[in-house]
Amino acid sequence: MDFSIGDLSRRTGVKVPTIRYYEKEGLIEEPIRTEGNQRRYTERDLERLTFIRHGRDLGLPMMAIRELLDLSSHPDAPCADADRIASEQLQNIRTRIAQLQRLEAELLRITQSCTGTHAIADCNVLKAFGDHRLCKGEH
Amino acid sequence: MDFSIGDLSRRTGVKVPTIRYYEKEGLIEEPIRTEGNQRRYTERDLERLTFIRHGRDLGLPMMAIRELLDLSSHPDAPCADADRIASEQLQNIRTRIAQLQRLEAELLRITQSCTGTHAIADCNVLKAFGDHRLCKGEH
DNA sequence: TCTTGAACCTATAGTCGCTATAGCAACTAC
DNA sequence: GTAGTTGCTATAGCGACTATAGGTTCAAGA
Repeated sequence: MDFSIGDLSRRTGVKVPTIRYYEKEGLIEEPIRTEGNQRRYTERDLERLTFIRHGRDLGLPMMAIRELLDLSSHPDAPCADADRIASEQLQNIRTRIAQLQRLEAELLRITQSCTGTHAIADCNVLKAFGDHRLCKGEH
Repeated sequence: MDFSIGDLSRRTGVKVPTIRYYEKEGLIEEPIRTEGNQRRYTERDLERLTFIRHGRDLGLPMMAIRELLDLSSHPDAPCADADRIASEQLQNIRTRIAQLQRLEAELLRITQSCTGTHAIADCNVLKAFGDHRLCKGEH
């Protein structure tokens, strides 16, 4: 019926100390305890933690997850807010991808200018890191 | 000739407390001081900090930058090591991009399933976050 | 030369999202 | 019963900074 923190950890992929950390931060409820003071969780806790885990996997900041959790406890509210949060995060992720792609291009340029056979003193990799003017694009 | 920590900050784009932090961590040398105990930097310091800044912009972990700095102080060594570090980071960045693109696809799917007009209780965004089985791909 | 205000100094604590450690207690399987 | 795994709390540490407090020094204008 109910299960231990280790079971919850295995079933969600969230590490045990992280679960306790989430509890301390108020992201999940304090569960009931056994007579010996050990935590015992229910299916509801499992669902909530899965929700949190999934949001983290998606790269949502904790704050966004908190907002979504708050929303989901008001089932009559319109879902436009939830949509807004997801859309914002989509925009964030696209920005990050674009940024990384610029860096990729530059690192590629840097590595291609180096044969690996000459001495450090003439190494374009090091020169490229030391001198922004050698960059093709801004970053 | 030499310049203050504020000047160095403006010329490199590295914030003042961050410069002091780098000094404490041994990434840059302790500069000379005025009689009044204020730091005064030279062109050499500027170059080194620019190098560090550029590496950070490229997403290099501090450890990789330390290695590159060590390398550049041994000008007779072959540059294969520098090349290796840059190549490793290129690989890291490509992995991160691929990961983010998977997340982008899923967030897109999630937002598109939501019209914003219905109630939270029926919101696909929240359902999608709560249930991994609704995902198309693994992550 | 004096004054004012910006820039500088040190030291410490806080950020985020965990993760690790120490030193115990309880549960489970044999 | 006992051994071994799992659990408990509390605290410290991680990376890479950032913020704050409370004081000192510098540079430019009057």
